[in-house]
Amino acid sequence: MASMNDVATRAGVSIATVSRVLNNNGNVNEATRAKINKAIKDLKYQPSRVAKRLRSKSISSNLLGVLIPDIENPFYVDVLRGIEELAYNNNYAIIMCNFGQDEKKEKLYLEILQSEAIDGLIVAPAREDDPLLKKMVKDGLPVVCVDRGLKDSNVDVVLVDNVTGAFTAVDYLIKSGYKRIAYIAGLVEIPSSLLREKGYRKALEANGIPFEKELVRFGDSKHKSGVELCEELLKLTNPPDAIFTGNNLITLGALETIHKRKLRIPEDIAIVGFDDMQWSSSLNPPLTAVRQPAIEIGKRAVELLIQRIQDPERSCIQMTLNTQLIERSSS
Amino acid sequence: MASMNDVATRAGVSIATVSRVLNNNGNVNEATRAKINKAIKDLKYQPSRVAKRLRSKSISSNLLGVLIPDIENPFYVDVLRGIEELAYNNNYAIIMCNFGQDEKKEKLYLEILQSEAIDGLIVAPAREDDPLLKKMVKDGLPVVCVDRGLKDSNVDVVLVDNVTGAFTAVDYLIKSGYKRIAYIAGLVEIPSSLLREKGYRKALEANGIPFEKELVRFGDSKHKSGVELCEELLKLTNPPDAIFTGNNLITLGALETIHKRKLRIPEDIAIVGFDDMQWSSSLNPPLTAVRQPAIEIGKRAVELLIQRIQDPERSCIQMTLNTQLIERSSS
DNA sequence: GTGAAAGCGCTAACAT
DNA sequence: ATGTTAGCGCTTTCAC
Repeated sequence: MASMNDVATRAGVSIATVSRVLNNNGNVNEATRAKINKAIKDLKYQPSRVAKRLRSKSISSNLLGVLIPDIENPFYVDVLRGIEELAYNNNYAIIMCNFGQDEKKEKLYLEILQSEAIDGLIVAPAREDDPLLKKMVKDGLPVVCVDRGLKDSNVDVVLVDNVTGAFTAVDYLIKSGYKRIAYIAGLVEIPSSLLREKGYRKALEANGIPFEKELVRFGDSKHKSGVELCEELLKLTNPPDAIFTGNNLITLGALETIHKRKLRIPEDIAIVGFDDMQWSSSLNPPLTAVRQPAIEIGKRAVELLIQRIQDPERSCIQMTLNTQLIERSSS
Repeated sequence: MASMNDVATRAGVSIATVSRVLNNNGNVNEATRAKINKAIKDLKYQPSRVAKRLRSKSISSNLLGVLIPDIENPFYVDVLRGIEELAYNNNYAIIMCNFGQDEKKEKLYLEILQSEAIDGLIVAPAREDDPLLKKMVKDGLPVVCVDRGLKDSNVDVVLVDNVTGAFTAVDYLIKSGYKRIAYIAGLVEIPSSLLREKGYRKALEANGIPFEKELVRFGDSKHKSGVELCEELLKLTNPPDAIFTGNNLITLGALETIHKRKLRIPEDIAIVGFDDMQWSSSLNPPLTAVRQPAIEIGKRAVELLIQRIQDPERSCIQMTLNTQLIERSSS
């Protein structure tokens, strides 16, 4: 790989001048500029982002970190798509890390990201009070949280109105005539699991239905826990007539169990899922779902992050997007 | 962020000694080692990967690049999961780029990756004769191709037996009694589209069924082209009685069209898709599919890449994994 | 066993 | 308009 020095030598100038034409600052003679540009072409020179990054924290290295909990979950994939698209448009590359809901892994990735000297970070933190992350924020790293917040910290947050989203889903089930509605939740530690439970409870209450503990099950936010917890619910002496599932993967798992038991949806058991997917209409049956604007979340996050990089002093924003109930035939 | 210098100062030694204890090479007195370790703890020192990377090409920077065509496609997401898992186990971080089948974007990302001084690259190239990529390989960057190869180049390749996979699917359809079988393919430029067509043709031939041009449609490998090309096929005066779809997204798109037209599967039209998904059994109807071992592909790629990083001279390997036909009820 | 110093590729202040 | 140089944080050779 040719270096700036090589270019300078070939063009018969100093590296400073090369740097000037590269970054387009400072005056430089048209003739020398041409010479240098030719040398760059000839040598197929490409500036080293690494050296640039090392040199000055002050200048943008055009590298963003993204740290997400679970790439298996199509919701996060969509968020990622949004992030990737807008980052690309703004000339940022992305270093993507997936911690699979594993806190140890998250910590390692945070350290790596830090030591890669990224310009900013988009993260869905494992815990709302992650100490390492909080420290990084305090140390001045621009951070935007998605899907989950970070307590007592100076970060922008992009999320969705989980309470209302869950409320709408459960209320819709009740209005459709279902009486015993279960909720299969994700990890207890994740705020959205709790917020969705809150919405669930509110809907019951608003319709005068008593809350029953046995109808709410917390799992680990993955496919398998959807399978198993649904199994548990259906085995109840007094099983539910409808299920509200806490995320994409759980929905798919629950569906699997229901199909295995040859139950009809929605006649035997209705289901409404949190998170819509592009192919939810091709599921059996087409799934009624609470749609989060995942791509939009990703884009907004990048937007806020770039703003913060450019102006670290600007006060923080909490952006709450709305969910939308997509009515199909599973309920 | 504390630097090595800070640590050295605090421990009252030179940076060389700090470097020695950090990298565990060269002798160093137990007492000084202790002092240094304490200083590291006190300052929460973290080495800069950037500086390390800049300093020496010779040493591993523990950074791998991954360049994939389409993160919307669950197949690539699974490959990515495999990559991520094994990379993590081997202490590598990943810089992930998604070029969305856009060659311009691919080129930009290749340049970025290069200038980030990655240790190695896993890529599913847009074209088999990508000149920039070929140059990077020639310049000594360790590269492993997945899903697609790179012509005349010294790279390891991990892929799947596309011909046999397609053959099995189409042969299965024929054996099940279908006579007019269509193939909705992905982009013509992508080798796997062609190889799967080859398998499709071979199966027709083996069963004495004439090839009909109007039954094969090439699209852009995305959901939307699945929707549209399926529409075209169903509108034919003599429409197919079965469809073989060239990838995940196409399958989902085709399914959407079939459902929109209220056709029964498989009575009115059967479908077998290339690529299985975790939730294919929850589709309507459960999808018969050609399963690629996507996670395995990712893992193998990392394995080969790390080997190549450690021994650039080792001769190249082309690893072909088998597909598996998962019989469900869409055919 | 430890330190001094060169250098990786670049930017930016200072000279000329 | 252009060149010289210090320095970003680290590794590594060569002294001591």
